[in-house]
Parts: sequence; structure tokens; C-alpha cells
Amino acid sequence: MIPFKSRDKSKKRAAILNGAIDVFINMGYELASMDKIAETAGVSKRTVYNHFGSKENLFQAIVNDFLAQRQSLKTITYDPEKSLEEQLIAFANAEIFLIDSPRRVQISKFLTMVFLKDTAYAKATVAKYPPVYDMLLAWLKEAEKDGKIITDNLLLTARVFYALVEGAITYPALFSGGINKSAVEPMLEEIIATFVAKYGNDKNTVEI
Amino acid sequence: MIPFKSRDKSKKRAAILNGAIDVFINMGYELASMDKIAETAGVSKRTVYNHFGSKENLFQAIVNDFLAQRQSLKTITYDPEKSLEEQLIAFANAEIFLIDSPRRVQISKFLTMVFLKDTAYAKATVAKYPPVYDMLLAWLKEAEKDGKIITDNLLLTARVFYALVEGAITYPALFSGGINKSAVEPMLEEIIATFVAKYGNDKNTVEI
DNA sequence: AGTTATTTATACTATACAGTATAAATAATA
DNA sequence: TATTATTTATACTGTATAGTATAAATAACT
Repeated sequence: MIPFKSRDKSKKRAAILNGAIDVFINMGYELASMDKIAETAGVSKRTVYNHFGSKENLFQAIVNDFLAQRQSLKTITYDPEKSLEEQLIAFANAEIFLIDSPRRVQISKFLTMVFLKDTAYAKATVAKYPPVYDMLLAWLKEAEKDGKIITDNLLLTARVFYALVEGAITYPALFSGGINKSAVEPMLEEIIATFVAKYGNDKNTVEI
Repeated sequence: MIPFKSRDKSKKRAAILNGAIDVFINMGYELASMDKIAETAGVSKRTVYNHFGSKENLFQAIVNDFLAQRQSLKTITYDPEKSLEEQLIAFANAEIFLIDSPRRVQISKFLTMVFLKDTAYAKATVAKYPPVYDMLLAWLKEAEKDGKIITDNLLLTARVFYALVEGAITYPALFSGGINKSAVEPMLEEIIATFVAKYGNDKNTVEI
């Protein structure tokens, strides 16, 4: 039977997703019971199943919603008029966005746990979204052509950049439960300066 | 009743720990059943309980055994005769040790998951062991005094170093399930070079 | 060989949870 | 107001698992 006319279910759907995120975060996937999720969402258990069918599906919906956000971040293209630092900070901020609100850092933490538990699933899931490295690689290529970046291995260089951002900011935020701007900003400057010290074409010094 | 004489239980204990690690790694803490652990260890379930009392205790024993290994790594002191690179690689290798065998990378991965799930527990547990940063901080202080390192913030500098090592090597190893020397070595050189480019006192260049 | 610490096999208890069933209640639309 | 898509409350099924009980078996030490 095709419903005569379907009504707006988005409110309940959002409430369920929100409650589920809370419970997943606080209990972990295994210990998050569908009863608890329904209660937290202020919804009957049957409604949860009507919307998502299974715990697994509910989880997938959360993951997809979250990763879709990342996808929608605007692209960054090389601009010879702007300083390297300014442009690199834009790349870093695209990562920092993922841990930039209490909610997002919770979800990132949960996702990291799940991805660590099943790295094959992690790989398959992340593969559905545009690779983060590619945008930086394209940027680096342009910057190198413009003589502002010096490297003999673009991929290694990109990996060093993300190592700095993730190692200094993202992962610490997951463990500390969040970031505070006043602590992140000096660190962000420091890692950008570190990157530029290695790969920037500093025309103001010369070998003696 | 005090036992007349206790016998050597270390063999069974080791078998249980080993089996438990296998099961924890493959199923995660929650889904690792004590029946499965006993079976994997080749031991009766009652013996598991005789040795460890509870699943929680068994888990704690694994964590403590693993972290105790790290503690036993030898200290690294500043040596003015050696190059910065050579000495920094020793620091990096102390980290790489933790992901340097298939077994250790599995345990590190599992521990990272558990620590992410309960960061308060993580903090308390890690606090029981010597802080990793302290040794590098002492080294940096000496290197700075010796004029080989230039920085106005030792702590930030240490954090950049570990960000590079963890972001470029440790975390990627957790997700990829291990490291292969031929891929790690170029990356290790690259991050050491990056660190030195920023903080090394390069007397061979001068501002013009 | 005899003592006894340790281990084993089997069965059991109590609890929790994913998912289903059913019938009644609610609320949006016509 | 009548229709019906959606939601709710309650109870249920089947399965899984942490931990315990008990008595028999094993093996290290004297």
C-alpha cells in the first residue's frame, strides 16, 4: 500500500538522531541500547525502528550526516596574492571545523573509536567522500609552480602538513574533549610556521 | 586458609592474557565474552576468574602490562657530540616502539579506543607512568643551552615534535594496522628535518 | 604414594538487549 | 468531521553474557 500522502517526519528523525548521538557518545555503540536511545530522544522505541530499521542503520545515518557536513566545506584554491600562512590556516581550519563545537568533537571522537575498531569499514566509508589530501596537493602544486613552496615530494609534504594539524590539534582535542581558542591559536601559528620553515621558499636567507 | 605452598601460575596467567588480548582486539571490550577468552586462551572459564576475578580486572592487567613496557624504555640524555637529527630519531623511536610489532600495534589500537571512550580513565592511567614529554623537555633545554636549538617556548616545541611523530607515524599505523620500515623511514627523516628546519640553529644560512 | 593447589567440565542464575506484535492513541489533511 | 499516516504503550521472544556452583580431574610437591 502506497501511502496516500506522506507527512513530515523530519522533526522526529532529527530528535532520534540527536538522542542517538548522545547515547552513542556516552555509552559507546555496544552499550547504547535502543530503549535508552528512544527514551533520550523522547520517542517510542517503535518509532526509532520505523525510522531507521535497526541500530546499525541508525548508526550509519549518523555517520553519513556527519561526513556530509565535511564534504560541504568550500574548496580552497591557490592565491598568489595571499601569504602562504594565511592560505595554510584555511586548510587547517577545515580540519579544525570537525572539532570546533562541543557536539562535533563528541561525534569526531565517537567516529574515531568506531573507525579504529573496524578500519576496513573506516576506509570504505571515508572513500565515499572527497579525499582531504587532494585539495592540499593541488594547492601545493600551484604554490610550487609559483616558487613559494620548495619540495621534491608533494605527497610527503602534504602528509607532514596534516600530521602537524592532526597531531597537534585534532587528536589532542579528542582526548581533552574540546578545544579552547586561546590555546589552539598559538599552536596553530606554531605548526604553520614549522611547515613554512621547512617548505617555504625563504628568499631572505642564503647559504654561506 | 593460607595455601601450604603456592605453585607457579605464571604460564596460565600468560596464556590468559594472550588470549584475552586476541579477543579484545578482534571483538572490542564489550563484545569480548569471557567464554570466548577462555576458549582462545585454551583454559577453562573458571581459571580465568580464578586468576583475574572479573573482566574488568583482566582488562586492567593487560593495560598495566603494556604500559609498564613503555616505562622501561631507556632514558635519552642530550649529547653535544651527536647531531640533533640522530638524537631526535631516538625520541621518535621510543614512540615508534609502541607500534613496531604487529602485536604492539594491535594493543596500541585497542588502548587508544578504550582511552577515547573514557578519557578520564585514560588520564588517570597514563598519569601512573612517567610523562613522555618530560624527557624531551629536558633534552631540549640542554640543546638550547648548547646553542643548537632556538625556541622561546620549550613546551610548544616539544608538542610540535610529538605532533609530528604521532600525526605522521603513530596514528596512521593504528589505522593501517602496522608500519613497514621502508615507508616509515622516509617519513621519519622528513619530520625530523621539518623539526630541525624550524628549531635548529642553522649557522650555515644568514639573513640578507 | 599421599597431600593439596590448581584446573576442568558442566550446568546454572540473573540480567540485558535487539527486534517484533498488537491495539490503541494522536494528529495532519481533505 | 472523516480519513489515515504516524506514533505510542505494553508486552513479548530469543539470544547473549558476566559471574557462580559443584564435584571431579590433574599435577606439583613432600
